[in-house]
Amino acid sequence: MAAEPATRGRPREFDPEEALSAALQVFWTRGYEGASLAELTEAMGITKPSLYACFGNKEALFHKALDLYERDKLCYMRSAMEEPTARAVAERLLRGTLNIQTGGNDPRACLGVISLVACTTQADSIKTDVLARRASSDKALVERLERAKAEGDLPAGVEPAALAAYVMAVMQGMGVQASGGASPQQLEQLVETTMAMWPSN
Amino acid sequence: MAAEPATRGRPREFDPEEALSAALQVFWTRGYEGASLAELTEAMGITKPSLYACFGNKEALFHKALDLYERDKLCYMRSAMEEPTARAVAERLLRGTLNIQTGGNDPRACLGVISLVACTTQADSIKTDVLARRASSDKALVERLERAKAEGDLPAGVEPAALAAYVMAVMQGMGVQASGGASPQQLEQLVETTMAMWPSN
DNA sequence: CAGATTATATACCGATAAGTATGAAATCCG
DNA sequence: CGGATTTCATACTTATCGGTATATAATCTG
Repeated sequence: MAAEPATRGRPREFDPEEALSAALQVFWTRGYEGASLAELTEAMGITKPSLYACFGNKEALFHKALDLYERDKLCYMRSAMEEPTARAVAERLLRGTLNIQTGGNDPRACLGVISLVACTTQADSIKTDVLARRASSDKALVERLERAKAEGDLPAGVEPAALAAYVMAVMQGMGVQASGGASPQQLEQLVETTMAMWPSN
Repeated sequence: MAAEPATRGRPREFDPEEALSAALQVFWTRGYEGASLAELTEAMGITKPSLYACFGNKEALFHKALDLYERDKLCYMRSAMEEPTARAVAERLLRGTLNIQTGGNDPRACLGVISLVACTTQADSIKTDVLARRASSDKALVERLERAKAEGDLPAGVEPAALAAYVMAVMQGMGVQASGGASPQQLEQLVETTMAMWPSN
């Protein structure tokens, strides 16, 4: 991960990538503040000093877990932009959200949503990081919808920025309902209802 | 609050209603687990023994704060059902959500959403309570939309339960975006976009 | 006023939080 | 083999968590 190959000294006995992946699972189910170091180290299979030596501290570990999350779970957001029509982009986004929320054991909201809503005490750096990443995907979607509008792919009255915020809101609402125990079928129905609402020209 | 007038003994020096209202504000900004007793007692202007004598414990205090929240902030949900058309019901719901989220100092999600997404560690009773209240409002909305459908107020292909989940999702998504620092104008735009999508027969 | 009763304030409890000091174990270079 | 270096395991520190014991102050009843 962040460390050099480290040719000298006692070799590390764990794989940082695997450990980070385990940490991500914990953060995803517990949130940043809800995840204790005891739980993290237990899941990662390492001790606290190893965690601090390899990842810095809890906060740095979370940022690295966010990186991994974005890389592994949110890649569908980038690829969705390549769909030929705005409608197809929206559907890929919604179905991608559905997939990551129902993929694991129990449905849960996007890690970003959890972190944003749940982190209240301090954790200012967490919130800032999540917001910056969110702004980036939001920008990508707005630009994609602007292109769609230029291509005549959206009705005249529809504002790309507003439509982007709307699609994101439905995705976030899906996450909340997943957290509340909604079944995959219910979430699927939510996708279909949203697509049925999609503006047609 | 929960205690009788208590004609004997030293009189209470604070107003339980006011104290509960202050506690609600803390829970609403910090979430259940994020709100510490130190912060709660500070905001309520009472000491810990007074809190425990009057409200039971932190968990009982939260349930009472939820009662107050539902009574004071979520009353718009009940009254929205009385609107004459399904479209008007949805708009009242969305605008009611907008109001409570932009009413205070800084925008924030619904307390129920915060509690549901944020409470992870134990707090099983919290989650159960929130889910039960949510199921109740969901049921009311589904029934209202079923009535709308019977009255020919909804297009043929639209399922009341699915439409209800969809409206709730947008409301919840609004809360997430409010937590993320969205401006009242952006949230207003979200309401308008959603209404522009509303199915017309 | 005396006693019963209730609320107050202060100080405390065990548990757990994040983070670290310390010494032993495992590797590399010479 | 003998430092130098890095990781590991255990035990620790300080702070805060939710919750409470205790003693004092304020009221009502008699």
